[in-house]
Amino acid sequence: MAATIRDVARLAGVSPSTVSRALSLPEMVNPATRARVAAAVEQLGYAPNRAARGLITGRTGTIGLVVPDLANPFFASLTKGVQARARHHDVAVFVADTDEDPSAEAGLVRALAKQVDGIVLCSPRVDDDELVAIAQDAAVVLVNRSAAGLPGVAYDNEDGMRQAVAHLVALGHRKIAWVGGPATSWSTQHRGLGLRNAADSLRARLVPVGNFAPTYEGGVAAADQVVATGATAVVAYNDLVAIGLLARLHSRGISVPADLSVVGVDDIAMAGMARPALTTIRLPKQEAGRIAVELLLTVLDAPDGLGYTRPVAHQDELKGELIVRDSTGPAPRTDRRPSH
Amino acid sequence: MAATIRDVARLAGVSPSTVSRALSLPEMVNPATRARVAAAVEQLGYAPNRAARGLITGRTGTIGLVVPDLANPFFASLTKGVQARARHHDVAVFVADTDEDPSAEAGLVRALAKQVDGIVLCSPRVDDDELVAIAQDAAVVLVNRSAAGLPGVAYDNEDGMRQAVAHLVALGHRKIAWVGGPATSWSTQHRGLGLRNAADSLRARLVPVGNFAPTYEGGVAAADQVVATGATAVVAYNDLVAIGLLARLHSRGISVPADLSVVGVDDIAMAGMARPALTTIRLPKQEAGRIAVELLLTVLDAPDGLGYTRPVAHQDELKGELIVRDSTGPAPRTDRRPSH
DNA sequence: ACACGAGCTGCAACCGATTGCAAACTCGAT
DNA sequence: ATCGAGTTTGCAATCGGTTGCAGCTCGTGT
Repeated sequence: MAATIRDVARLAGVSPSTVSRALSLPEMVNPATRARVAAAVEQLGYAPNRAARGLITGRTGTIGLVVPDLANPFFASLTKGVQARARHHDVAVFVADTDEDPSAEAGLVRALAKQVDGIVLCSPRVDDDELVAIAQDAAVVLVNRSAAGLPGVAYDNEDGMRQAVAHLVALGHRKIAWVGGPATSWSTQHRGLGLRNAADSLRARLVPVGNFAPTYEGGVAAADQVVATGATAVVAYNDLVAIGLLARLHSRGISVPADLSVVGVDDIAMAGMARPALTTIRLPKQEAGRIAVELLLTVLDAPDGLGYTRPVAHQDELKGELIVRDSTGPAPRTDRRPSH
Repeated sequence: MAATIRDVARLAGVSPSTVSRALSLPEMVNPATRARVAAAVEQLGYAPNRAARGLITGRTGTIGLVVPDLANPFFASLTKGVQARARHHDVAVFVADTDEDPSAEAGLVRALAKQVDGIVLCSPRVDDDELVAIAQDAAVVLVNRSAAGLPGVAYDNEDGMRQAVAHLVALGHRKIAWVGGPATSWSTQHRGLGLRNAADSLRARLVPVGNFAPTYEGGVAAADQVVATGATAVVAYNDLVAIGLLARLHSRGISVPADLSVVGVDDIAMAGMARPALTTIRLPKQEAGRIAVELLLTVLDAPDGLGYTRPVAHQDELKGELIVRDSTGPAPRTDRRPSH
């Protein structure tokens, strides 16, 4: 059995209160005593029980992280970032994977909320009202979505899409297809919007081909429709979709980038390993995780403890970065024509 | 603030003890009372504070998971499996990523051990003595390594490697290169051993080309040495390494599988997306996570509470499955020669 | 010699649950 | 009416910490 504060106290010949103070308010206890306590702690390998502390202070030193799918490299990276930053602050992380099941999500988050100080919620499909309710039990920070005046960190999708379109237009592309992710996804909506704006201002034509699963299979499924549009370039919802496109295009004998340029989003590790290596918008994934944790801890340290009452929540925006690899190239000359 | 058991008791007009019993030992309380309590619980949205319960029962309902790198799809899948199974048992999971830093690992695990009932430890580089020490604070289940009589789940590497070699030999390969992972890794050792045995009994020649990082870059680095051996096939430590090999071979103009067959291990999602699609030994990753959790909970439920005193620990073995894709093919005829 | 304040330390209450034990109640039998 | 057995319920102790408050010990100034 692990040593308790009483064991340490006995060994050091002081009261438990003194041990507690020696550890959390060192300047309050006599250096000599402090040393004796430290020795006892060392000898017993004592570490305070966080749970017990949590009962008193109301802070468990634990946060929760909810992601749709850990097997998705994007969320794996994000988790890594959250986890690293949390450890840096000596905070433990509960990880929950909803398995892309929105119905499970609400219940899971509510259950989690009781056990942690705060929650980092990634691209939740829970609706805004539900979110606000949850925010009563625990502080919530949103990733990749902004809503309900809750604090969060999101990517500047508009800017990223503008970079992608600018790159393609510079290569001579005038007709660009867009393979969206799940229709309800915040990212799909904002990326679609960003593409629309960028295309309009850069005099390119945008052809949305619909909504697909944010997976390799989704990309495979979308490929033929992309080809049918006659576009010379395509922007995919994310890298997985883009890689799916690549695979199907290859098996149809359509050459990338000679016949069709492909751009992804995320820059997961796989993007650089694809053939051809994928041009993509790199999103700082671990960075987002780190920032989310900082944001959460800030909210927790705020005087009112939870911060959900405060309407002005901090909202961070992260910019993406265009990574040009081999999947984009000059538009084929045969398809070139005026944009109107 | 969240409702406590006292709030529920007050609302239901009973004592806290009764509420506690109504929730955990329902048959012990009068149905009418039970109903009143249930109503109060419902109305207040009450959920017991796990931490408080943990103080009394000594069981926190929490387990820890330690992995070297979450961004590695292999560990991401494993985490997913652990997480899903744990939730099924209403157990929460702390996830810690050591960032492939063995020195951080020991400390991290010890800290974690105080906060959880048990730990699932993946391919730890901590040494056996350290492990035993840790097992005093919390139950430990090892994944992908067996040691110190601790319970664990591992892959039958020997069998997997035998399948790989048999496949290659059947295709006419007689000289097979082996790109190992980190020398200290348990998997590297066992896979190397399995290959050696399989090669010996199937009359093929095994050429180890050394130890490399278990990453894409490791594969890229190993490729030229593989080529230099003159082998007609190569088995890589894992799929990431295999994909790295594929990339470098491609850029050197070496055709896979016409000139060289490549086999990976793991069957991560990326393996199917590689070009050519990778032949590999599929390891049941989520399954391993699930089994590890079951094992851990079994150990925890054992009469002596921790089980580390019991020398006979359960050890599960999972078999891999050969997945043949496009990266393996008949040995080139020009290189064929007797195996001695 | 005495008062006073500063610096430490310990007592005891408390956080939110669980649980052994005993009290209270119910009901049927004597 | 009394008793005993069985069922339900509450009291109070407990887990491992934290913290307000009071008390103790000194050193110093007068």
